[in-house]
Amino acid sequence: MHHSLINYIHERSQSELSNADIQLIKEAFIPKKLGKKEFLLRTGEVCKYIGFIVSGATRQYTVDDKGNEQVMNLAIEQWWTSDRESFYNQTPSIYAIDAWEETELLLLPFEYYTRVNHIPAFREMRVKLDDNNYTSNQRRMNHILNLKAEQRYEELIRAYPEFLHRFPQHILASYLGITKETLSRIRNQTKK
Amino acid sequence: MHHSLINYIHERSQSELSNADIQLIKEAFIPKKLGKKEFLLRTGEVCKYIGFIVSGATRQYTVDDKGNEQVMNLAIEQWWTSDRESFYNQTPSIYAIDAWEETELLLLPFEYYTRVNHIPAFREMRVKLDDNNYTSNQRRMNHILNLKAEQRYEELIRAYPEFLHRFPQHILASYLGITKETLSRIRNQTKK
DNA sequence: CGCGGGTTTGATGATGCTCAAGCCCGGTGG
DNA sequence: CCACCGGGCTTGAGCATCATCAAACCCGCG
Repeated sequence: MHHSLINYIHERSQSELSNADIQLIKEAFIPKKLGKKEFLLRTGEVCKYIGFIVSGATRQYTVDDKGNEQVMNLAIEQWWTSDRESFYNQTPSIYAIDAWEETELLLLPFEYYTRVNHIPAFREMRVKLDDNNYTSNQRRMNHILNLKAEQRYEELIRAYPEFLHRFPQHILASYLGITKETLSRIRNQTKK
Repeated sequence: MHHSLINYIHERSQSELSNADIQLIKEAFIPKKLGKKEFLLRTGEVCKYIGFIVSGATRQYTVDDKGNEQVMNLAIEQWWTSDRESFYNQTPSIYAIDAWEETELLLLPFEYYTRVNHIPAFREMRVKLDDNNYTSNQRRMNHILNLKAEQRYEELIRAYPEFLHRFPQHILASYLGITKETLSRIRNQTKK
């Protein structure tokens, strides 16, 4: 399993991973399997890990007073999942993260984070990742503010076509900030 | 003017600034004044600087086909302003940034970015900043997806009360993703 | 076969947008 | 000192978009 992560880092950085680096990675990242709907993080808990998804799919969401789930992020293999705010500050999270499919993860515990971050290749990779993350969040915000439901759905198809066969419609709808009914109508509209 | 920035860095990092660091900062950051409505960045241009606001206020926004301005970010003294995506990738920006008040800036050009980033105190400060930025963006997205116009306005008051006397209502409305009319009605509602 | 999760369809209603008009107020020039 | 102008704010009427609620449908699976 660690092989997948080592490859991932390799492809995304200039620096090489030394043998010691690889050893550290193997030691730091704990393999973990989650079944469908099993939690990586529950609302109110402190986020103890950054998770790298080897296979499977996860969702991060909030639950409001009426019990409605609002999806904030979706992730599939070769993505990372965690609540950054809760992890870095070690404060309780307002989000829950669970597995939507059977999922294999590599978990980096908080205690190891600093040490792993000293690996040059890892840090390079992280910086790039943060950057992409930032700009895609900015984009998403722009879309939520400016675009109508239908255009947002088109953007989703363009940006993350894989999601369409990985998540059911009501999850995608929530991610887009619309209801499942509205998404259903949009899809039948555009078909014609 | 550089003094303000040096102080700012000092307050937000463990590491001390050496004399050489301070020299580099003074060399790298170009002082610049903008009058009301003068541009720091125009849509379609490549973002050449990261700007630190010494005094004044700026806004970052897009303009849609109908000429409507959609405010993405607001910033006042002791904040940073730039289009991160455009800056790091040196690609054309979809945003414009202009001064809302008379504004004094310190501009860090792209060519200096790497060198300045080698200053430990500066990098520490940046990492923290990125973090805060990330989490506040996440929050904002959450609010846009989950809260009604009125609650979003209350959140704005809570999080950035200074904005209320620094920007006119129609700018704040746009930042919240609502129209000025709606914001006006909300304000008169809650008064009673 | 029947159950359960997911999707669709329809009717109704709330929220917030659009367009249009009027108001308020500080600043400028006669 | 007043008249006027312009930017910003308010108010109202009508409308678009999307949410809500309820019911039916679809289909894979035990």
